[in-house]
Amino acid sequence: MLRPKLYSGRLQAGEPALSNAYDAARIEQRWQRHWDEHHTFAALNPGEPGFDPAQPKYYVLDMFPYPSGSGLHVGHAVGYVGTDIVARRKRMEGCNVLHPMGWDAFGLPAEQYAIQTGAQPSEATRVNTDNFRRQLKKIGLSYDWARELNTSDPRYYKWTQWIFKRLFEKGLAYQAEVPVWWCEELKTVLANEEVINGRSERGNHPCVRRPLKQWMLKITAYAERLLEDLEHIDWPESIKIQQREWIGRSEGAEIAFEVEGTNERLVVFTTRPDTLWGATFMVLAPEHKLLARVPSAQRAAVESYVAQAASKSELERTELSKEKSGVFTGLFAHNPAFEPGDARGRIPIWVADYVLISYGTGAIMSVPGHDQRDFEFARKFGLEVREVVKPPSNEKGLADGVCFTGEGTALNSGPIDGLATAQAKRRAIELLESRGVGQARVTYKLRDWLFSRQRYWGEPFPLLHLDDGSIVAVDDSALPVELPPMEDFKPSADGSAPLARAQGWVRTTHQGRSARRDTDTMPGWAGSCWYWLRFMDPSNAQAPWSRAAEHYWGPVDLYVGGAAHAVMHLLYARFWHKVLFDLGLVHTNEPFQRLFNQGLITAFAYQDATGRLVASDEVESRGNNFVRRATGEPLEQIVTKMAKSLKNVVNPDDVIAEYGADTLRLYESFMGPLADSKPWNPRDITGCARFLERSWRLIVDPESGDAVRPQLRVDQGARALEGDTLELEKQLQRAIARIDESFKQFNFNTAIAALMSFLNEASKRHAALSRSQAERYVLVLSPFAPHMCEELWSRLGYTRSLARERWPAVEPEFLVDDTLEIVVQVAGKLRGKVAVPKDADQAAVEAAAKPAVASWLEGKSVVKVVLVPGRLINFIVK
RNA sequence: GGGGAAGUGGCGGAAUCGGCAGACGCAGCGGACUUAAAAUCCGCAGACCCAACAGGUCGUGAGGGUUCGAGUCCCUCCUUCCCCA
Repeated sequence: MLRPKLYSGRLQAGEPALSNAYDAARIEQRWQRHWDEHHTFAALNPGEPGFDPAQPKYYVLDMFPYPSGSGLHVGHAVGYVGTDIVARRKRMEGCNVLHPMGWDAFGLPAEQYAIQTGAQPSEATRVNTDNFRRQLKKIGLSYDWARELNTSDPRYYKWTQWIFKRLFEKGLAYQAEVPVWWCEELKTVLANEEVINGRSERGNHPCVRRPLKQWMLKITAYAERLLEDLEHIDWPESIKIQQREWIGRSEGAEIAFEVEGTNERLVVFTTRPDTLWGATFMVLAPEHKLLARVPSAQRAAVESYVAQAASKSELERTELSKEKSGVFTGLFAHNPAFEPGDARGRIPIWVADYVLISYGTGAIMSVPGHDQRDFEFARKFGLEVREVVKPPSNEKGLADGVCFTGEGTALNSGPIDGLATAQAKRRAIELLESRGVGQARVTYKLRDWLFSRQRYWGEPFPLLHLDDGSIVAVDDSALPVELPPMEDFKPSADGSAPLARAQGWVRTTHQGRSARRDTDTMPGWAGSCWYWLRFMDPSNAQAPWSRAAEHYWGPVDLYVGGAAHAVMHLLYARFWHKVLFDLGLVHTNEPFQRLFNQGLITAFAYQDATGRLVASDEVESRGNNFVRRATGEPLEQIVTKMAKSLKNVVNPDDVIAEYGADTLRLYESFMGPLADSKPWNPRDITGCARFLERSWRLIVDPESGDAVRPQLRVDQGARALEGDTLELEKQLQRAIARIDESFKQFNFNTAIAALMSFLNEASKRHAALSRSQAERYVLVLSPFAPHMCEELWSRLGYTRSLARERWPAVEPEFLVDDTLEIVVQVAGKLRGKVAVPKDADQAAVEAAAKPAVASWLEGKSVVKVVLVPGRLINFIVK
């Protein structure tokens, strides 16, 4: 440790000295500049000068933001403040901390923003990232800014393309005709999130799903591993459940039905092969290709039904409560449970939109006796219902007019009659396998990932189409395939990609042959599928990252972001990481060891009697009620998420301008546990501002010109631990213990409450505070309010940043008291309190407690005594 | 529709293992300082009964249960928020 010097009030020669009042703006500006100039938060990579391989690493990562045009609000910041507190403390625990930040800059919103403002997406992105960076820096976040990255930078997406090539080479990328949303009015392909209830989000025009050739990534090939490996990572159980649910593994059988009058076999998947004997009809999805074989008599009816279904979303189609619709196709199938020629096996084939082409095989065998939707469908269209599972005696079945979907005993099912459902399934599969008409199969709800967009602002595919129809990847040496500048980058009227119009860019050659570039671009998720790896080695021009850097930094130790990304981003990221693991490019098979979800910051919004929203600055509080300032009209206060449309967005810039960044950070942490959703209440911020002021005054006397209060000066000798100083020592140790505890679940509100309690005590016994205590107070407060603490640290005489000072250790002997206060209960009710020595035995506690509750014991006999050591004694009386 | 999270004073929230409910902060009230106000400092503060003290009763979304003892565990129900389709 450097020897403390007397504080001059200046950090650098020529800088004006600060006054003794707490001036957040000046202090914050000074220290942010200091951190920048001294690269205080730079993380060293293996091989760099000064790198110490013995130092433990800690990689703490935020979900990087999408730099929108509206800037950062305090809800984004809460997670960043949380990880920053962790990063700062880890540094003080001696870790080499990787804490980077970057921009997820490709994607639809940036493109739409650019279209609206008439700017180029690249330019809009530059402006927005500049604004985000400025905002983040003002909060005093300890990022290693030298590692900043931007997914729309060719130096970054070169490697996104490079990784895509590896997927392509492994056969994990393929093209397929899949239904995508098409809006006739807007003449464009829309993404799922742009379509609400079958209408375009903008303009509210009707949309239909129509098949288009798209790039797909075979994430289903990793379904089993994505499921299994959830066991080995430290993630919230709720997120794991959501991922498991999304992957949706189900065991069952695939069964082939002969289609009458054709050579076709209709293959279906079922989780209940034991109910095959109850299959009385079949249903095809409206997109099923067997519909081409519909006999002419039914063709018109089927085609009109299919057209109708195309305009519905999957939600509308599959909703259980909804009235079932469907049309008979005129085709019949043979149920393989029955001998050929057995009339019971001849079953009609229908088409209905509650069956989805994208799930299973796009066709089902319908067992109306034991499936709710099939049951409703059969009732509506008068189809046969056959009971093949006998419910357990306490459950209702078909005899009671109820469709029984649970497990029971097989009946009316020939060879499997009398078997319990589990065995019946197994036996049914054996029978099907032996006859070559079916087999056991596992399916997943997870579908392959639609990976292309007919949009401009994304990574171009590094692929070439040759004249013979074959597709080849461009050479690694030709990467990146840069996005060509385009004046007009709007989607084309025929649904083709905008890049198709960049003729000079599309036409190229491959080994002397003419070739066309692929004109689709990757979806918004692509760049975020590997960015944590690039942060490890962000300026490597030879490779996406070096082996040494990945070996040292991987995996991410703590990943923090909103639960909104529970499924999509986290599943895609895990998928890519596993592919990279299989290629030997990373050494762990999971990217994020610990995941933590921050809660949503909500805000108050105000509604008048008609439900109309009133901007917060037009609202006045009267006691516990709220009124419109201009009219006095009563308003209702509601809590919702922050949104422009609700007129309740809070910008951190404004909070910093009024109170300073340290107060913002403190309030964000003090509001409640990081995981909880909680409302922003501007009224509460003052408590945090006051706390900082009082902390400052604990150490600095604003009335004097001294750097610190005289008793805290360097030249003061150590103070004996006795009297009030000893009492403060216990309080401080206790506070530090509570702070340490708060880092387990990130409930920093309790850490700050502990600091406040200590401050209250220390203010009362001001003269007893020792220099050592003041130093430790500054150190443990510093992750929360780093600027002020740096300033105090330098006033205490240190010339170097406190960023890597040692975190104070808790000495357990200060945490225990010699006497304990014991609660005395009679019959479970609190009746008194008594102080006993900490090592008192039961008899001693009883003896001490009885007089305290004598009036409650009078005339009663004690039948039992319950003693909780150190806490409570309970007399049970009769 | 499916999935997830959560219900504690006027508000945000606290409370290892089941053991003093309401720490800490905001707002509120009272006092000190001040010509006055702001700021600051000190104090009070869940609801109810009681003139008041003393004292008591109720109280963690609702109802039941387990237990000497339940905010915490179990069952049933209600409400809110978030996500996906």
